[in-house]
Amino acid sequence: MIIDKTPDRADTIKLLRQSDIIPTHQRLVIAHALFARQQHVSAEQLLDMVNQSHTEVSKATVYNTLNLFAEKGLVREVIVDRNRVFYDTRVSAHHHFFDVDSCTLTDIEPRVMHVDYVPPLPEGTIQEGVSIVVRIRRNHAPASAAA
Amino acid sequence: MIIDKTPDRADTIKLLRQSDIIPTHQRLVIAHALFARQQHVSAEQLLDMVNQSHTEVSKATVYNTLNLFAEKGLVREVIVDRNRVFYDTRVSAHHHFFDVDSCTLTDIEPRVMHVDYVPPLPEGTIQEGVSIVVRIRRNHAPASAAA
DNA sequence: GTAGTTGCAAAGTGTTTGCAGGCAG
DNA sequence: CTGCCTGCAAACACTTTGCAACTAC
Repeated sequence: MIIDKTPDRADTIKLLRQSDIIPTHQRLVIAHALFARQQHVSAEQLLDMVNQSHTEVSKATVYNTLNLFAEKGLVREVIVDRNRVFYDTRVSAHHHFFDVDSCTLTDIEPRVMHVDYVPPLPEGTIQEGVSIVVRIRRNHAPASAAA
Repeated sequence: MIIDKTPDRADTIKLLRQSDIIPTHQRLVIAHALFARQQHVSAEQLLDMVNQSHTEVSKATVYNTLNLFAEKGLVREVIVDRNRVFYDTRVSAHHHFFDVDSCTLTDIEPRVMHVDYVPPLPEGTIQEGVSIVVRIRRNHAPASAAA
């Protein structure tokens, strides 16, 4: 049985080392906040999380670190919104609901929805990934015209 | 048999009127360039297309008009790239390849790939749309490390 | 000790907005 | 004529970058 507890500092250091990332203080703080639970966060949300009590990490470092983590495969970029990139701590194949009102992502379990066939790719290209996004919104106004 | 010729000015005026869009000169120029063929363009590309010979439409008007067209259902926004929004002149259900190197979209025909089941939506939400994006890249460096 | 990292603020990019003048109906 | 549209430039939000100081090993 796997206890999904918050990883301690040593776990986080090991995680970063495994990905060839030098574990600096700021990266540990970021990783700790990020991997505490499975989530979808924007850079700015993460910046707020990390600096909740007092400023610990600068904005630039959050951006740089997220890019680094994404490059190393620790998080996955999710591009669904025109205004910001989300980073998904779950890197295995799965898809998303995207609520356009609250601007939040929700996982769709692979058992519930997955891609079982990808059509032949264009000549000379290789696949990087497949993503399905189900765009949803709050059912407030029941049947009004679409403005 | 449908001849898919470039629509003339009268066709375009009719098209806009059908969508409750007042057909101004600039909107006609934009619509003409946009609907001349089926394509995926960014606002900036469209701005260039429209002003190829001489400046005819301002940047703000291109952005405003694209937003208006999207709102009225004449084009569809495709969000796949962190840097720009693409507008797809094909509004019926279909999906895309996205080449991350050239930053270009290619249609996937619905007969080849489509969503035949959407899982139950979160409580109190309704579906806006579903999109599949197959991210691809040029197969240049055969098997190098991911840098 | 050395290379790599951080922080700051400034630059950069795509997009939106406010307002005066212009055009459609 | 009246209201909506256009253009310009400035504002905006998110992200990246340059450089000096600092930290990991």
